[in-house]
Amino acid sequence: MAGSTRSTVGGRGAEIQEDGNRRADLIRAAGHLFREKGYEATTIRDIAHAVGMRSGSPFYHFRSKQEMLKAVMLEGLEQVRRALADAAAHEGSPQDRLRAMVRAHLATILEPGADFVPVLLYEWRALPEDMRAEIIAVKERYEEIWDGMLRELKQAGLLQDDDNVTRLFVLGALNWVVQWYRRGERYSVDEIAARAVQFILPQPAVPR
Amino acid sequence: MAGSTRSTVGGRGAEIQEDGNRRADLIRAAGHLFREKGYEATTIRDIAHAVGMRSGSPFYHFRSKQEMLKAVMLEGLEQVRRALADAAAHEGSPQDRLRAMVRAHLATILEPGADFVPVLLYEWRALPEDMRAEIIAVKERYEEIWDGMLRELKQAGLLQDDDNVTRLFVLGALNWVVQWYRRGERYSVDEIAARAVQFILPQPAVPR
DNA sequence: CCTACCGATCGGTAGG
DNA sequence: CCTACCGATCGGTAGG
Repeated sequence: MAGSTRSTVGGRGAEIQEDGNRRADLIRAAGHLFREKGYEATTIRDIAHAVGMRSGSPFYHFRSKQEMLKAVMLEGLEQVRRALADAAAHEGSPQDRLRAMVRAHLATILEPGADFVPVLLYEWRALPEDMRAEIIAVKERYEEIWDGMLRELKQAGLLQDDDNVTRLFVLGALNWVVQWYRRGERYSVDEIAARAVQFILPQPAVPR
Repeated sequence: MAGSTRSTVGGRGAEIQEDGNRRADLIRAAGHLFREKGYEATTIRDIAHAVGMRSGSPFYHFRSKQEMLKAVMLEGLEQVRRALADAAAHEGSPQDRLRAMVRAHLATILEPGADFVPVLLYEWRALPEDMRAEIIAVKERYEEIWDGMLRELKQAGLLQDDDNVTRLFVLGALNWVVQWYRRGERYSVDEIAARAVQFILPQPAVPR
């Protein structure tokens, strides 16, 4: 039930509609503003204005402000999930693939324009109970990817535990980066990824 | 500049004012609501009502809603700082003292009624630029405690790095717990603290 | 600390 | 997708 049906607007004439982009435009603008100012502090008028619409028009594309939030979050979740799945499919040692996953995860919250995932992470409260279910369903597919990786690392003797708590510690350390990372300052995303892997894995190569 | 001067209200008569509690009451109620619903979604009326006041009355104690937020955050910061300093002053091995610090930190974000620190962590955006300076000053004194501990752990050969990035990873893992921990479910705060220490320190005791 | 109130803004809708 | 608009709410204030 993601994309609601789009009907011909005017009904008349042969105007080719470059439609569909408008909805995406709104999601992008909403994501950006939600991230910057927070959901509650962002106005429908802000969003409309950001894409050159008038205040009432976003409601042609979305039933409510909450639906816009849901769309932003689903977009973000789908984005990390895909990036993470790609990284997990890399070839190489478990460490290499962990590093690829960490880098992919960090990229989706730190790269310029990467607004969806941070919104997903920090605007839960604003989402009405019934909409959370849809998000949670997708979120589980995302967590499975991590769990697979952790299991592998443990089997390789590189990790002590591979349960939920471990995953939550790992994701906490990674998600928190969004709070302190400033682009162009000191560290690159790659450097932080490398450090994170080092932090997660006890002693990559101890002489024993 | 914390507690603004309290002047006699009526000016007349010998009414002994049990004042001062009211301000604290407001801070507590605001903290709770800010945590639960977020700063923007919380109304001055909500806060007033929570302590049995009418809508205009909180402004007798605070100049603005933002001042209330600042008060909540300062309260939270002072609270963790103190708890952490106490824990750091414990006696015992570095591991023991780390565990005490982790437990103290988690307690101030997870225990019932512990609303201030989560607000501090997640409502930054709502605080106007000029008020942040005051918070940051106190925050640095808090970070120093962690840095001292990390330095010690590194010297004891229990940690690979003791720089800012490491501290931020540690705090990220800990602060994220507030997102997933539900009281009375599966793990106790102490258990999570123990697991966190295990996660932070690579192999507490490997036979080598 | 209450009463009464204001100006501004906000999400959303009707009707085209 | 625009115009015009509504009801509700919100932070804050005056005046006691």
